[in-house]
Formats: sequence, C-alpha cells, structure tokens
Amino acid sequence: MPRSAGAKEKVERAAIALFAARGVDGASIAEIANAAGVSQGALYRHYPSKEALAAGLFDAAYRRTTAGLAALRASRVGLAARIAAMVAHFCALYDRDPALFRFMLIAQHDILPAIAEGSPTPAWVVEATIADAVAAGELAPIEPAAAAAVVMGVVLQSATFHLYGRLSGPLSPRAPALALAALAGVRALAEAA
Amino acid sequence: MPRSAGAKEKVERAAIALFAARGVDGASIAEIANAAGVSQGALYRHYPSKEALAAGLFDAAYRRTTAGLAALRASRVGLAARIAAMVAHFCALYDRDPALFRFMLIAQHDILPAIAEGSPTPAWVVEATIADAVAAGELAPIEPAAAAAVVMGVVLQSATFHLYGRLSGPLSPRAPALALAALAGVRALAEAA
Amino acid sequence: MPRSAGAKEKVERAAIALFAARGVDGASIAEIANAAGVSQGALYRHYPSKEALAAGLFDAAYRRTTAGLAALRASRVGLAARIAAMVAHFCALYDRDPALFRFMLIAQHDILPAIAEGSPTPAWVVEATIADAVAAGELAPIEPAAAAAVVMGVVLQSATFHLYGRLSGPLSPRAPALALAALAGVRALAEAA
Amino acid sequence: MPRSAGAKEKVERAAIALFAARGVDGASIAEIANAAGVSQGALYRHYPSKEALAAGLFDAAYRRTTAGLAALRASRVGLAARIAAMVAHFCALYDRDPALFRFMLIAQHDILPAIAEGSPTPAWVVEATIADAVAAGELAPIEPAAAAAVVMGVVLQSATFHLYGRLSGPLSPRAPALALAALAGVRALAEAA
DNA sequence: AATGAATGAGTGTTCATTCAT
DNA sequence: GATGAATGAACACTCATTCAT
Repeated sequence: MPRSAGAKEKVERAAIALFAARGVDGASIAEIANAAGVSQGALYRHYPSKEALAAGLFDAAYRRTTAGLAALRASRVGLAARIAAMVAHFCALYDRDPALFRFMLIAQHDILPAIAEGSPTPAWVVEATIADAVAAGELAPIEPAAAAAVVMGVVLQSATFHLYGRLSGPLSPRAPALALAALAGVRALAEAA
Repeated sequence: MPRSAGAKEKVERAAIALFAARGVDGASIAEIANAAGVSQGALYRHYPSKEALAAGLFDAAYRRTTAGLAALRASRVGLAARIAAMVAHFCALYDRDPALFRFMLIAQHDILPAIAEGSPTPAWVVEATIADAVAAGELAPIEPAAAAAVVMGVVLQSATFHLYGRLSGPLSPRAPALALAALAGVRALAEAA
Repeated sequence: MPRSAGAKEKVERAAIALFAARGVDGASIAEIANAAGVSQGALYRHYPSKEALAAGLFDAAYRRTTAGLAALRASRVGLAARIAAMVAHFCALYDRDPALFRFMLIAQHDILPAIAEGSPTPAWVVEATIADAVAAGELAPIEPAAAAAVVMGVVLQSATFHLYGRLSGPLSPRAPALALAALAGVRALAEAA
Repeated sequence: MPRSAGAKEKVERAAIALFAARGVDGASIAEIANAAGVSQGALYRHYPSKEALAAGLFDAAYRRTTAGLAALRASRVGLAARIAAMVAHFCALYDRDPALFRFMLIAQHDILPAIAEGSPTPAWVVEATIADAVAAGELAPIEPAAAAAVVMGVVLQSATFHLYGRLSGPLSPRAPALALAALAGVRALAEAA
C-alpha cells in the first residue's frame, strides 16, 4: 500500500458527503471520483459498483451504530440509564458527522431492504432494551417495537429538524432532555396499553 | 392503441405508487406512464417535468396535511385534545394511503428544500400548537420546535416501523396510546428545560 | 368562410416570422399556432404538414419574386435598365418584409432541393437577362450563370449584411449604387473571360 | 463492438459532412456518431452538446478563414492585389472542402449570433481592406461594409450557385475573373456614392 | 495499479401528427 | 369546423461500467 494509501478513505468521505447532499441516485460516480481526486476507474478497484459502495458505507455505519448501542445496553443498568446513554450516543453521532447521519436517514429507504433481515439493527437493540425492562418489571408489558419507535422517533426527528434548520446548535446538549422525553413517552405508552 | 382520457388523475395515482416504491429518481417516466396506461408524452401536458410532477404531488399532500392539522388546532381546545386529534389524523392518513405516506417520508429530503420557506408546514402547525399551550400556561416554557419534534417523531417513526414490518395492523387503533406518549414526552421535555 | 376568414393568413404571417427567427426546424407547430391564435389542429386543415407549410410559403414567395423579375425583364430595355430595376426590386422586397427575406435566405438550403428542377427561379430570370444582353451584343459572351451570380451576390450579400447589422437604414436608397456595382461587375467578368 | 480511438477527429469530419448535408438541426447525434463509427456517448467527451459541436466547428473554420484573409491583407499591397488574393483564397477553400463551405454558409444564420460580437470575422477583414484603400486614396470614400458586401457577395454567391449545380468545375480557375468583377463592382459603388 | 476514453442502454423531454368530442 | 388532449417515435444527453494503454 505505497502510493495513495488514503485513496479508499478519501473516496468514502467524498461519497458520503455527496450521497448526503444529493441522494444515492443523484450523485454520480464522476462527481465522487472527482471530489475524491481519483479516476473513475480506480473506484472500481475498491467497490464493484456504485450500489455496492452505497450499501457498504451504509452497512458499515449501521453495524457501528448497532455495536455502539449494544455496548451501552451491556454496560448500563436500568432502562433510564440505557435510554439516556443511547440518546446521547445518537446525538454525538449526529454532531460528529451530520453528513453521515443524513446519508443514513436518506439512504435507509433504498438500502435497508437489501440488508439481511435477521441481522441486528439499531432498532433491534432498542427493542431488546425495552424487552429487558419489561422482563425486569421496570416497565408495564408492551410491544417492544412500539416503544422503540417512540425512543428512536424522538431522537431521529430532532436530528431531522436540525437538518432542516428548525433546531440549531449541537444536539448533544439536548440529549438529557430528549432522553427524559423518550423515557416519559415510553412509560406513557406502556401504561396506556 | 386506444385513446385514454383523464390522464392526469391516473398519472398521479401511478406516480405516487411508484415514487413510494422506488423513490423519485428510481421511478422512470416510462414506468409511470405505463402503470397509468398513458403515453409518456401525455404526462407532459399536465406537468412540465418529472421533478415538477413529484413536487406537485408532494406539495398538494403537504398542503392538505397542513390544512387538516390547522383545522384541528382551531377546533380543539387544550394541548391534550389537540395532540390526540393530530396524532389520530396522522394515523388515519397512514392507514388510508400508506403509499402516499411513504412517498412523503421519502421525498421530503429531495423536495422540501425547493418549497417556499415561509409557507406553513405540518411541522409549523404542531409548533404553533405547542406555542399555544405555553402561552396558555398549560406547558412550561419550551422551544416549540424541540417539542414538535417529539410529537412528530413519535408518530412518524411508528409509521416508519410499520412500513418496514416492525409493527403490524392498522395504525389508528394505536393513536390514543401514541398521543399519550407524545404528550408525556412533550411535558417531560418542557420540565427538563 | 364565416368566422376566422383571416385564419390562414394569420398562420402564414406567424409562420414566416417564426421560421425567419428560428429556422424551419427550430420553430414548432405549437409556437406557430400560438402566435397565430389558432389551435394546432386547425393548422392541419390548411396544410398537411409543417414541411408542406414551409415549402408552400417558400414556393409562393419564390414564384412571386420570379414573376416580378420576369415582368421587369419584359418591360425594360437594355441590360443596364433591367439590372437597375431588378436590384431595386430586391431592395424593395427586403425593405417591405425583412422577415420574409430572411426566411427565404435561410430556408433555400432546406427547401430548394424539393422544388421541381425545371421550374423558373429568380436566378433563372437573371441568367436569361444576361443571355439576352449577350445575344444583343451588349455584353461580351459569358456563361450566364456566372454573371447572374455577380448580380445576385451583390444584392443578397448586402441584404445579409443588413440582417446582421453591418449595414443600416433601408436598402432601397442604396439600390442605384448597387445596380451600378452589379453592372460593372458583370461587365468586368465578361471582359475577363 | 471494437473500441475505437481518436474519436474527436472522426466525429468532426462526420459532423461537418452531415451538418452540410442536412443542417445542424436536421442532423442527429445518432447519425453523426454512426457515420463517425463511434458511440453517441463518446461524442460528449469532446463536446458538451450538439450545439457546442456545431459552434466549435464553425468557430474554428471561421477563425481560420479570418486569419487567412488577415495574412493576405498583411502580405499584399494595393486593393487590386489584396482582393485578387482574397477571392482566390475563398475559391481554394471551396474547392478543397465544399462540404465545410456549405456548412458555413448554412450554419452562419444559427451560429453567428452566438459568437462574440467584437471578434474579427472574414467580413471584418474585407471591410478593413476597403478602408485601407480609401485611406490610401486608392478608392473614393465609401462605407466599408457596403463595399465588402460586394466583394463577398460575388464570391459567396458563385459558391452557392456551384453548390446548386448552376456552375460546374472547380472554382479556383474562375478566381481571377471573379476578382476583377469584385474590384470593378467596388469601384463603381464608390464612385456612385 | 491507475487512467480516462469509449461504450451503450437508458433517461427525461419534445413535437409533428391524429382524433374524440 | 375547430379544439386540445393524447400519441409515439424520435431526440439530445447522462452515466455506471469496461478496458486498452
């Protein structure tokens, strides 16, 4: 790996930025190669197709997020602490790389169906965390997916509002309040059932 | 090759279905015309471009939703009743036409930036409803957009989970519980601030 | 012929103006119908096709010009008088309807090949006028077409320069001088042979 | 389906031939690519659009012609010698590549308006040559453009007649006589003023 | 290993023409 | 007789992908 050791990384950074800005279909290989400073042909040495590039980037970020959430589930005790940690995790991800976050929000509709159904996802970890709380008697019995939707909705919609300028400033300082909102929402949902 | 009349409506129905299924970029004019049982050229009598078709459909649905929410804001009294009505409204929209809902979730990222910034949106009505409650002393002072994100996140993420098979059955029966969750989330957020 | 008795004429005027401005290929039936204030379908009641419309307009103007020149050839005596009259005739045509003149200059390349080869043309009348002069001993023997090119070149290029703004003011006042130039050119050409 | 190289030159040759035969609007990209033995897409590596292709070809030939005439103006002394050289130059251009000449005659109406107004043109060089002669006292004072129209009309209309079969054989042998005709025309025009 | 010219299928769009009303 | 919606074949152009160098 002598010459452009960072070629692959530069391609990926450029691809995420362009996919986030224009969508996967809207960004062309020529633009990506140009932005990354490599030739179009060189791109195909690392990825067999544009679709594979997008899916690969998505999948990597998805797995990383899933793993991050799973680690929080393992290291924290109790529903409140876990939700607080997970919400803070999402906010930190957003603040660190809003383009990546936007790419994932945009691309999920295209790419999610192509990802293996059984593999764990961020949503799955949140569901499992809810199920843990029900099993531990912390939460009234509830359909885990319904409660997970509340948690993820609170944080993802806040991120979306931020992307569209309805909210400003970094998201992380809002994390504690969002976590309380998510927790309250989940409890209300469980009690209503 | 018979002459078909009333192309516009057939095109719109087909376009929404295909835009929802494949995205705006992913659906071709040929597919839309074919599904509508019309020639490709006929499409251009009613819309000057594919982009204008997508934007027109989006805008119409967006306005209709905005108007529906605004009517609920006007006819209901109190934050709880308004949120309950709005959440139920979203759920009913989803149940009535999931393809349209999916189209709007998908297309917002492409089309929203092209829509006039000042015009009211569903999110704006929800924000105004929050502001009403704060002004009436029903709710601790809070940034309206932050609270609106909680309300919309709860309902839109539930719809998204339904689209991806994590939730099943119609959404409307879930509306009362979702409304309570949203309300509890908003209150928790306001008190945390 | 009750209602829009002038429909055909309005179409023709609009067609000439648009053909002159954008070329035959560049002007669309929709534009012509619009400018004429009739429907597209109505256009086809008078002309079977756009090509036929253009060819018909060209042919009519071509015949009219040919007839005008032929009349001058018949009514004037002597090469000098005939050339003077013909040059003045061209200049008057240009001044009266520059759009028609431009249409003919532009469209000749498309349409001329489609016109019957044997039929008389403006150029043919000028050639015949040269041949008359040679036969009468007014002019040294010369290939009539070569001399006709000089006459027509002088006047048509002046019109072209006017169209492109290199010359200004009406062309008719320049006619006498142009006629002298054409005549001198023809004589020089004949003597050089 | 072999890979062909050096597409640019092959495309240009084919484009000139087809533009000359059918006009810029009448020649399709498919025809040009086919005649050049190249794919349609290959065309767009060298020219951003069909219009740019036509304009580029026209502009190159226009500049070349302008430069050729300017060189003759610089290297010859006296109006007679300069006009003789320029007329011969035009005739040689025609004989060498009648298709290019026809392309330029046809395309000028479409393309000339798009070319920078200030840049020198063949007509401008001829005008300057006339102005030189007036300044040197060789010619009675005259509007240079009017005299330039005579010179260019004589030669361009002869070429046009040749294209339509009214004249035959190479044009170059006719150059001396045409030059005398042009000169006589210019002098007559100047004296008439 | 990298380049970028070339490919060719596919895209959105136009437009002369037809025809039901 | 006039209208204008509908047709469908063409068009210019794009772009993911391949491959000779």
